[in-house]
Amino acid sequence: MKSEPDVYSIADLQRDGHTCWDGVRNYQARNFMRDEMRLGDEILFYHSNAQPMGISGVAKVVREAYPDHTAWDKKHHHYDPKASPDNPLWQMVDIRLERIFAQPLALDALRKVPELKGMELLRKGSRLSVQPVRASEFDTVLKLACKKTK
DNA sequence: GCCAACGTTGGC
DNA sequence: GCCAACGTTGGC
Repeated sequence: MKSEPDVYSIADLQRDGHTCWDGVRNYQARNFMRDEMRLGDEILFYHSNAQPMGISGVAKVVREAYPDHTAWDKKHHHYDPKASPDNPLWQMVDIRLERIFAQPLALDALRKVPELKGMELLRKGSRLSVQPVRASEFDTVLKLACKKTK
């Protein structure tokens, strides 16, 4: 899952403990949350438009997809006139912080890792804010995070 | 700030 | 259903 730290950072998640991932307004990203994310699934938390850009930690799904009520809140930044309580349109999951990496794994460093060659995050033009990660990629990322701490 | 790579919208 | 115009994302 991607987030701009100016908007919501992993430090914010640490402060809050858990949060609802509202504001996703892309169908593909919504579908991944709705159809693929299950209770207990682990999430890589990515900082975009940041210094440094990269994976900053791990979170966990603590509630499966349910309607994103901010979609029909006129005052909300992510308001969508097509959404309503009867037709929620957009969904969100709740996540909880698991750990923050001692050193974030920078995007340019990740690009140099052969095992991550096929990772969606590293694909040119990849813009999905919620995207799948292969188990092997997840393991590789965790190993890199471990190595960096030493 | 630039711009490539998207996704969405709406006229036809 | 096509596609041009437009808006957004996000690395650089």
